[in-house]
Amino acid sequence: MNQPDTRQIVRVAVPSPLPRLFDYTVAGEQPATTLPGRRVCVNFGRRPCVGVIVDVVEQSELDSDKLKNVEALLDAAPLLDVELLALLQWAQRYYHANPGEVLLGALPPHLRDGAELVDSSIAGWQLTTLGNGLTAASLKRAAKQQAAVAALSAGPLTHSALLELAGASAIKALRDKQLIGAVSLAPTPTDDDQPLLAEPALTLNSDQQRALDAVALNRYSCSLLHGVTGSGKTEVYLQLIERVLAGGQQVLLLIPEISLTAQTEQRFRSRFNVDIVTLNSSVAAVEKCRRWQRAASGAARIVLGTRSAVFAPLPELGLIVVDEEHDSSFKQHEGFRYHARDVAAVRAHRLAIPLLLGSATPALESLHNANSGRYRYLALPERAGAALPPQWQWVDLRGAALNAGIASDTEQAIEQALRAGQQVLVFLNRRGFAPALLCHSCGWNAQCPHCDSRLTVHLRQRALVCHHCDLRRPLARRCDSCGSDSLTTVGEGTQQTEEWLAQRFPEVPVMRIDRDSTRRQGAFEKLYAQVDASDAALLIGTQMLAKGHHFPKVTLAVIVDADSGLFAADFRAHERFAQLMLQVAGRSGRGALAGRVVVQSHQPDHPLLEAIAGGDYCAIGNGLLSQRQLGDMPPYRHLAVVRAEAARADQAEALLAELRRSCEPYRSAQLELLGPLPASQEKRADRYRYILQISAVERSALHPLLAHCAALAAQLPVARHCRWTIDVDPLEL
DNA sequence: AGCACGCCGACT
DNA sequence: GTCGGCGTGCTC
Repeated sequence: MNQPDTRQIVRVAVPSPLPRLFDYTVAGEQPATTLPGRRVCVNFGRRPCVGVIVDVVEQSELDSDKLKNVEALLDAAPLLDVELLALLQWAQRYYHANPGEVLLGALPPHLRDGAELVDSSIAGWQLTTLGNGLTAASLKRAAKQQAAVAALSAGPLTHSALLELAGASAIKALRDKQLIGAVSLAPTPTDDDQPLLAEPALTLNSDQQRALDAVALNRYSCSLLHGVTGSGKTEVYLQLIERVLAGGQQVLLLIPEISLTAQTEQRFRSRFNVDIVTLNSSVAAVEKCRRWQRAASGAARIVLGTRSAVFAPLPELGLIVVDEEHDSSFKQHEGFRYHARDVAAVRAHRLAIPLLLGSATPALESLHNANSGRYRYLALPERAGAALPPQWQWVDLRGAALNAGIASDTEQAIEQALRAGQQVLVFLNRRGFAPALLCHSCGWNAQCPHCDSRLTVHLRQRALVCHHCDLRRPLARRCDSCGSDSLTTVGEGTQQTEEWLAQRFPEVPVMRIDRDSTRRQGAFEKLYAQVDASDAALLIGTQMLAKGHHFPKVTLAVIVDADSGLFAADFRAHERFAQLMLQVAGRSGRGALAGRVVVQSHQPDHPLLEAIAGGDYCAIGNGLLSQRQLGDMPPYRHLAVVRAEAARADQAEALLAELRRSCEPYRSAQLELLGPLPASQEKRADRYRYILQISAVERSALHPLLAHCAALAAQLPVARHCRWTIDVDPLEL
């Protein structure tokens, strides 16, 4: 018992959904500071797995004879540095996620599976002693080989360089004669002599300059850069990044999950002579690993990525920029439900570096933080070049005759724009041909058997599709219920509007841009090129069309169905709608031509529409904020939701009811409980979903309660039949 | 989540 | 007689 134990105890995150770390011992004397962040092979239960050491402790809560030994230490040095480990642990606690999922999730899949680090060295060739001793007279009859030897006499070359110089057969011949030998070369170090800028920076206007100068380097600050589309936010990013790079630090740029990161990437690549790495999911495993390692080694100076890049290893990080900070794709919607913007704020704070949030339509949370002084508010009010605000036109749908959802006033506006050789965007947030199939005789409509939703008619594929699960079935010709053949579609989706517009305007190209038409890799790029090459054109699409890409020839945007945004039940619906509308408005207008936006609604005098037409996002945002305050909603109260789903509704509900019962003593005006309530779509993919909502005035009151819920749910017998998660700061209920 | 143990129903 | 269904319990 009292024998001195030279084995060290490490706390390891393992790939399991259990909400704790597991203690193992490490044989041999390892300097304690080199252990956290290294991967280990351990036997966990009855299976071997890869884990990450999080901590070294003196004493375990378990008896030391219960502890297993680590089977192998996988890395010579930590893969996750102290700063990143601390950030991940903070996030794991804040979002009440499991250590295994969070810590291992920070590694590229390849490394998570226990693979060796990818060798970043480059294959090359050098002269052997034999090759060095060659006289000039030799190899006379082999010009290629001679040239290769001459080049190599100055030093080793990469394989690709030598291949270009001498060709494959010469390399093979020289190797066979043992005149040259393979070496691995370190990656070419960034050329210090190269200027930082590959092209000159643009001249800033006074607002841009003021914004740029407001961000101090090497200390924490959070600035909200509020600039309308075309006001030159990106140029401010670029010049701020330039300052940070010049100071020898790395930069992290987070962008939403849009299919087109290429455009942004290109702009950065053509500006800077530095190694820029993009981290996105559509990259092969080994390449992902290589890029991650380049960020970690400091070779990459700029890292560009979607939300998961907020956990990229960056030893010399000096600035984080979050572009389109209001975008909901920064929040992960399953498993470890973090918000990358909020994590970025914590990371910047911990590192004492600046964070820059940019948007034309900031999130209400961010606007609130700017109002309260927590964030510095930086405005770029002017549109660079012509400063013409968009013109809004309301089309009253009450009693109007519609073709594929388009009223005749709207049709005229479209025709006018097309005649003038301009392009038109038509937004309709529903994919497919029609959102419902109805029997005219008996009233039956096609429902998804697995979800609480109607099946969408996809006419071209002759299919009924559920947009919530993967159900696809052939399009029925007869009613399931009465056998009548008088089936009719109700409402319209992008396919239908596209078809009608194509028929109505046969002389112009009509293109549909939604998840269905851009599913294939490269499809968006192809469509974009077609649009760019055309003059007059019609683009029909879902909100995909509003995000990411700019179509410079568009002068008119049409919102086919504003009502779905105005009447949605979600407490963020109006915020989202206003953001979408202003983004759309920003997409229309070109050069000196003012953009026009036609909005179809049954409530054309809705106060929100009026506010949007005013064009002052701050005014709209502050109006919506006061509604949030009245409704005791974020950011005035802090929300968390416990979600449960099960094969039987009563099981999911029972779990949440038990949790609520045990939370009841904590209830007060400061801390309210609501539920269990069925989730907004109760049944989805044959599972019944319920929520328990907890709201608190002080965020700090939320966390002990959530920890309590997690601990209790892990023990309750009903929970065995349920899948449950905690969602901190949920975006939707 | 995995994985094993364990205790009951239809098959060669 | 066994193969295998999934309920239950455990993972340092």
